[in-house]
Amino acid sequence: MAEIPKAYDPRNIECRWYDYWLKHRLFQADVRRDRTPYTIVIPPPNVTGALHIGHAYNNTVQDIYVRFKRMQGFETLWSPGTDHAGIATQTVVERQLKAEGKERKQLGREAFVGEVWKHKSTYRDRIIGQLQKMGCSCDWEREWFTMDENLSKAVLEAFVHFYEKGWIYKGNYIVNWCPFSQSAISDEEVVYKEINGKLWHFRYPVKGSSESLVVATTRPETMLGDTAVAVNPDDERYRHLMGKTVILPLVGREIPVIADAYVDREFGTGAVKVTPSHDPNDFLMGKRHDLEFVNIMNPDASLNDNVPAAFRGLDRFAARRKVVEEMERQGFLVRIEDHVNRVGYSQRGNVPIEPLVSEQWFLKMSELAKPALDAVLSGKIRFHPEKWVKTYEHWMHTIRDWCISRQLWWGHRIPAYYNDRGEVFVARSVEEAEKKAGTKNLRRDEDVLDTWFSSWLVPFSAMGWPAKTAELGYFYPTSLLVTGPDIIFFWVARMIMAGLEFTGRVPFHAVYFNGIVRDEQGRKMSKSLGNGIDPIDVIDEYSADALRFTLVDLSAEGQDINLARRHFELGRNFSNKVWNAFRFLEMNRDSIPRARPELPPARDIAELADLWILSKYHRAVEGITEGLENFRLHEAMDSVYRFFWADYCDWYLELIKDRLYHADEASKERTLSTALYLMDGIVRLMHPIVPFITEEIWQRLDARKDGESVMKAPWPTFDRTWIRADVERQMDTVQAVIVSVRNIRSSMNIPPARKTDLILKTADGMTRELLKTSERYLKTLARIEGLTIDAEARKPNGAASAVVAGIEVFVPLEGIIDVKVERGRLQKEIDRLIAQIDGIDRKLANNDFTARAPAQVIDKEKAKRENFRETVEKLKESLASLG
RNA sequence: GGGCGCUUAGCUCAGUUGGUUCAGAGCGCUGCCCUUACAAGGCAGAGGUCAUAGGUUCGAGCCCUAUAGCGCCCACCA
Repeated sequence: MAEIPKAYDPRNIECRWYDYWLKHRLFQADVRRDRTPYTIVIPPPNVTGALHIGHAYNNTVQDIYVRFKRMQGFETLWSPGTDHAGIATQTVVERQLKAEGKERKQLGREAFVGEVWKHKSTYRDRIIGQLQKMGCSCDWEREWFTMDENLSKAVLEAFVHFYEKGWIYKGNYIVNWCPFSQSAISDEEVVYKEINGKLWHFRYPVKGSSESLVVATTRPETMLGDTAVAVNPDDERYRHLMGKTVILPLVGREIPVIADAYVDREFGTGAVKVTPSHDPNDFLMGKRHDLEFVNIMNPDASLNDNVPAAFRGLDRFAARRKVVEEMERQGFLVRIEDHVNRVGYSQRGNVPIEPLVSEQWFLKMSELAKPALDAVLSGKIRFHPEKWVKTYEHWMHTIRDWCISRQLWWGHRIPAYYNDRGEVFVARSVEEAEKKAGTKNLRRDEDVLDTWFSSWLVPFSAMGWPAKTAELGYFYPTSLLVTGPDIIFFWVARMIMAGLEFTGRVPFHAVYFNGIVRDEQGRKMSKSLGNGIDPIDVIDEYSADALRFTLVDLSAEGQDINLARRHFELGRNFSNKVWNAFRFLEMNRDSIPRARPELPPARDIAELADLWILSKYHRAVEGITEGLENFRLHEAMDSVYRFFWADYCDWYLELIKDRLYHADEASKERTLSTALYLMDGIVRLMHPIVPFITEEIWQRLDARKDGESVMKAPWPTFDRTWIRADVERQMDTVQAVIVSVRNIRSSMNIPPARKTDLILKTADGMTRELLKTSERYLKTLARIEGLTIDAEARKPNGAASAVVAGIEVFVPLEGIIDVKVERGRLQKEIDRLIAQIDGIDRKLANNDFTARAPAQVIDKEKAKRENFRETVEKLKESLASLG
């Protein structure tokens, strides 16, 4: 067996099996009416950049489910794809070009988009390569991209559909403007940061009076666009000024003092400057009071010609300084306070957004939200963990119309055409638009659609919609969506809306929200913090299996995971353990070549260890299966992990060694076959989590034909008839005896090579039988030479002792026993038991307890106390006999 | 201002129908061991009044209330 390396080396193994799976098209799903489909559509990674550890986690979870269901016999499709990620990708490419000294606008639209396609192609390859390295079993023959021809067709269809329904409209509204991208963005793309800023107090003189009105603002530069000052209608302090006019400093504009309930009397001075073109609330006030709208900004957030000459062309931050400076110089600055406020930043541009009024396309959401909310509340779609239902519900209730147009070049261009009178025609194609307009002289809208306007269609557009394909009929609705809770609004909610609107069905039956991967201090991983972990680095250092194992091990249902690099050692150690367990079997197969893993074992086996391990095995089968079905990945893994390591390796393999080495040929063969059978089951149970090592071992366990794979091996089925509580109890007893002897040996410093005798005393005949049949186990695992089992045994002089499960354990150690240590051991155990007995005494003395607790519970307590008392008596005798 | 989550061994965290050692795992730590699968390992240990204060209950890590600390999400407070 020299050719099987002692330490598991995953390097060549992982690539080799992935190629094998690809070669034999094992990830491929087909429309097969004789099977039940199981479908997952990937949350398409952005072609912005490479995948990070969060993606690794998300995709590991998906792969686990896909592999699990495939083994259960479902026709399983994992549909992979990538997202063009409009603003994000455009921003990245634009930054790159800038670094090369090139400007987007110089290049022009066509050339720039060409650059983005190149970038897309590079990162698509990289992303797919990463997914493959992680072992993802996606059906690559069905890979899609959100700007593919068909997915674009779907976008067109959806847009036209809503337009014709009257739900898509165009209008001048205040939007979140990203000065970096120079585009509108949706509310969801704004991230708020707490900023330590200032609150400036400005004095606006009242016209025809010596009085002034003091307003407070966090954005002084916007005062150049003020067209009113507002106070609360019930505010007595300002009653006399309502309806009057103030003179806007620096500008000289005469603006009204209006009364509006929006104004909070308590905040600042209770008077608010109103800038309808540059603040969402002021915008609404402007509408209510029919105020003048003065836009003072260019698309890059510098000031335009609507401000006094001195400020024109200034960047907004320079303008802020200059306004404050001028106001102070002219005596209009009253005071400055420190103030913490929330500033909206553009998620992609990472600059403060500028609310401004512009003409944009919107989608009306209220009608879409209703059925989508209902689908989740009624349980047609189940969220795991369930807590996210509340978040979802809240958003759905407060939903606002969706600004879907973007002033970008990278994306699906809006299918709206204008004639020279400015009339708009929405159509699926230029030809259709020309027909509608009755002219060929049309100009297409320059804007593109929000990225999510394509991704929200993906569950069905990836399957051919709007065409009625066979795939769509078979694989849709999908079974499960695995995604992060951070995109519940961006994506999950919208997919539900689109699914119901366009297919009349929910897009998925269940959603598993995986937690977010954070660093050790619980911070989100990010480039700027430099705390990210590259999954490929982890794979190179530890293997893909180790990566996957560790991620799942750390993930309780939907909880965020705090990850440090060293945690991946866990996965590596695990692989090594699995490998060596397998190696052990292989080594024995050299001398027992006829042993085979095929079985299952005969029902009439009498060997305690075998009955016991089979019982434990079936518990593990149940545990992992239930865990996966209920989205409790950590529990699922824990049950198979513990079974494998603690039961199979630590006990079972040790228990059978004696048989493997010393029994007759038939027993040897039976024994090894059972061990191999279990290994085969273990490997199948673990396969969804650690696909590579399990394939390697499964292939070596038996002669396999080319094209066979553990991927398609049936998932072990839980069989309750193998569960034997009686056998488990018996084994518990045997183990307890062994542990107690080891404990004695350890505390007396007896080296492993030195064997001792063992005397076991118990009055219980059944137990004596059990111990007798377990003689070999005791001898091997407790390193025993001579074994005596007797109801009337006497403790020899100079023996160490213990009492477990009612059995008195004596280890004769005359001459080497350390009496002081032994006394300490016994006394400690006596103290522990007496404390327990005291606790039970108190309980039983409580009349409320004896009166109200179920008889069963009371009996148990009594039995426990009796047991403890007897044990204490025996221990005391032993203690006394030490002299 | 609302909503959600977290607080359990030195560290990272498990623990859903409240009652069998339920007080656990991994890492770290202590002692022994290269025992013919595995030192990336084995065996045996040490270590926690389950954040705090009340409450419900015969009985609470688990249910309820409040408090503190940490984190996240949402909201128009200039």
